[in-house]
Amino acid sequence: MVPVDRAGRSKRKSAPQKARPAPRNDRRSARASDQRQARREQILRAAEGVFADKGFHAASITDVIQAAGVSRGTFYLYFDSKRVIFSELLDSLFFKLAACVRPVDLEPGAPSPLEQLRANVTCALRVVAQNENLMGILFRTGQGIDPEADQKVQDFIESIIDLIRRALQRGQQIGVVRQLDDELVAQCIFGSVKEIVFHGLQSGSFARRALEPMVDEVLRYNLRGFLRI
Amino acid sequence: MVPVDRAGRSKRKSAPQKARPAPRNDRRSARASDQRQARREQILRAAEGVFADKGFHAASITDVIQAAGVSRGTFYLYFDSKRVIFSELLDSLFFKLAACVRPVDLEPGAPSPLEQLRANVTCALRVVAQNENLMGILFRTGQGIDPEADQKVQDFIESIIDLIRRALQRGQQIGVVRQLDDELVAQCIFGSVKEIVFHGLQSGSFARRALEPMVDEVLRYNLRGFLRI
Amino acid sequence: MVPVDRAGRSKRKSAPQKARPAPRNDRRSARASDQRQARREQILRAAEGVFADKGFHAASITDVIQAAGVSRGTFYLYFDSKRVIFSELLDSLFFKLAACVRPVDLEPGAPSPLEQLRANVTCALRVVAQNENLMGILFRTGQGIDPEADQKVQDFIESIIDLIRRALQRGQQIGVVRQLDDELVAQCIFGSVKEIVFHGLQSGSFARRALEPMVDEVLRYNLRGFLRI
Amino acid sequence: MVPVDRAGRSKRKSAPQKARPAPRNDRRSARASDQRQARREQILRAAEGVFADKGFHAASITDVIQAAGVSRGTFYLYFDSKRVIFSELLDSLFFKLAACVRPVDLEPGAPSPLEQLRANVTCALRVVAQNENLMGILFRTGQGIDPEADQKVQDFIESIIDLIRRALQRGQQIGVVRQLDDELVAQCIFGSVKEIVFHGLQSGSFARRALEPMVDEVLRYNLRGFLRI
DNA sequence: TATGAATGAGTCTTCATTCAT
DNA sequence: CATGAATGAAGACTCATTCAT
Repeated sequence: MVPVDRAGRSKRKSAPQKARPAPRNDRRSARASDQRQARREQILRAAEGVFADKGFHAASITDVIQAAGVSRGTFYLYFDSKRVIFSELLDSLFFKLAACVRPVDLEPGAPSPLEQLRANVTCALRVVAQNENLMGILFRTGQGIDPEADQKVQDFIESIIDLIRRALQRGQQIGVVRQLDDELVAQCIFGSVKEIVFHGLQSGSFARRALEPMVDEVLRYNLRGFLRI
Repeated sequence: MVPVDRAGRSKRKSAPQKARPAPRNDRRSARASDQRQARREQILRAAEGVFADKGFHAASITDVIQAAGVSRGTFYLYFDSKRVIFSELLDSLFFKLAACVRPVDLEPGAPSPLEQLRANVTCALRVVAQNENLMGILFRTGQGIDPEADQKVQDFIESIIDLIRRALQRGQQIGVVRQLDDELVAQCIFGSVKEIVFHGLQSGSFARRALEPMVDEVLRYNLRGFLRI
Repeated sequence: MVPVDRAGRSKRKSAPQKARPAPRNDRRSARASDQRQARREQILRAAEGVFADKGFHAASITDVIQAAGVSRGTFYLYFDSKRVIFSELLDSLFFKLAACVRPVDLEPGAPSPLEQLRANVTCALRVVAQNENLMGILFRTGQGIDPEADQKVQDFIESIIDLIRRALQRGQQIGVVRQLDDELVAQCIFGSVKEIVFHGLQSGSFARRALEPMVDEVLRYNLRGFLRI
Repeated sequence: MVPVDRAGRSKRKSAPQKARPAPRNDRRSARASDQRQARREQILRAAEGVFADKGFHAASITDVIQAAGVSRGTFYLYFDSKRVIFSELLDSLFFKLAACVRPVDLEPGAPSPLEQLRANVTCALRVVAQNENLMGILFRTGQGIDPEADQKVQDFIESIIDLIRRALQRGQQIGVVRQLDDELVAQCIFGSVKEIVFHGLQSGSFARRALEPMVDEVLRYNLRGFLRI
């Protein structure tokens, strides 16, 4: 049965923005704000574990608050909803990953493009290794969370692929990249790295193996795929 | 008419072992069995659409039975649970895909390995294109459904990757594949194809574009990645 | 704290209209429809009592289903929400009351206007007496239920007052009603009857006393108030 | 910092008997008591607005303390519960209204009974006009708050009606009031005035229109209803 | 005295599954 | 075999009240 969307649930609330009082600037409130951050973090970390363990849907608020050791009410004191905290987790992951990727600098003094690529990938894998839970969320949850979160994941992937695509194009312009369908190949590259990451997490390789050889292998594979020779 | 007042039905049993009587072997039951299969198929097809549309969690049994035009009870006459029908759908998808992939035949008279590879990939993409719904299930739903289904997806991926890995090894043995970490590279290959498929479904390319050029591009990319030269 | 309206709760549902299958016209579904009506009625009656007892806010769905002897799920099978069933109760009350009030017929053959007035009021009080619970809902719950219901009550009251006002105007036109502020006096008349009803319910007079004398007293009072002499 | 893990606080006690120390009688405590009163007043005024705006149930303590600019804890320092502060507001309203109504003085030198009646009603309407918030509480909230408050409203209404009833009786004794059912007519009178007030508040007439004509119209209506001629 | 973070019982609602007919 | 009414465990979220600081 297609559930009716609780039509007409009249909102009695006049001011929908949850008014969290702006922290005052004296020492007392500074401490309070610190505590607030700490508590948020505590819940965030717990949620991270729970979501990574069970995926978005199977994880219940009850799971989260039990893991965090806080009460139901406290949870909602810090996060507006299950989806909001999930979204925040997603954001933080994407932020960390995006921070790794920086466009290859072709200026004379810069390190070799290969070095730069390697640095990018190594950084990303390191972030992955250090945030297994968060990555787990990504892989365990997949699509189908809710439109907003789905879109967020989608957008992030798209942005990364676009980055790769543009890099390929520049590579073609300066003659180091062969003739190819940049869109398709960008997807190939992204997909191959993603799969590596996925299996690395699954098998725990990231904890056991040195990252360098893996990075090198993946780079070698992909470089051969798109370099001119 | 008066509702049963708290029928002390307690917990969901985990393994009900519903004893479905084995179909008898006379003509009558043969026909009955045919009908039974038809009904199953009808529900299966409806579920396929619904799951593809909404993903596993958002799809309700109600959605499925409405799409199938059968009653609630009938659904449970043919499938033990939501998870079971989903699982069956997954199975059929994997079966079709797996049917495409056949080990490269190196016998003298066989087509060139490249041809065989191309045939494999083309077949797979064709299956994908012809089963967008089912593929949609896979991508829309991601992991985190329930342990059993998750495992099933996992296992299928693993089996494909393993196939690729063994192919790489054989390629190395006969000297056409370069020195490489076969596990890692197998993952790269699988990941690149998977991503292509994912984006193809998303953008509807499979419906619009000819498959051949896509296959060629992906093959070229990957072959360069692992061939000796 | 001003509660945030669960912003962005994404609706996964594509068809918000709860599709209750139109009952088919054979004997079987006719019976089914009868049962459905009976069950609705059963819940409605229980809800009536509960709401009358506790008022809208204090009454919980749990109260209602316990009173009705049905399960939680069953309740939602018949009513979309607490507010919807309440609204339905309100509607039925207003319908019954409105059915009593018919404009005074001044045609030659008609009963005397006084008779007609008396009939109207008597009918209304009879409805009141026969629907103590429903009336209780009205008086116990007052305003502040939710915007929709509040409006419904408001509208009903307004419509009755308007009826009275127009009757007064017609009375003035034919010269039986004195010069007066028809709006204000209409409110007076309504208010006086309403208060009578309220106290009648409170004290149980409607059950004990004959309605006629009460009606006569109220009519006498009000007629003196607005008749020309 | 670490949250207290399930402080075994069980049920809401029904009568906590919070022992507020009686204020001591030295100057220091006098000042303190002044401050205390001021604070109370501050919160009371804020609550008045909030309750009038939203009604009892929709108004949250959070609304009140935000409007009052005090902290949560402070609120509970001055009022034992949401119901208690509401009750206090109700009391103050009833007190003001009751202060208006004074029995008609039939002594030789007194103003005419009509004048006195008019004075009573005018005063009441003035109180209403000057306390729209408080009245709003009454009408927006209706009954069904909680037993105590419900009873309080009930009792007030009863007391007013009783006052009217006794006035009617005295009127009968001195021969100015016709033969009538004093209980019923008292209810009529009260109801008519109440309805006028209700609509006056709704439409904002009390702010716009002069009170005098309204009072006169209502008095005229009611006087005709119960005076001997 | 003032604060506001924390609490958790309680609310409405959903939906996979069962079973009498 | 088919039906669909009934079930109730479980979920997300609220908010009056408490209490350590």
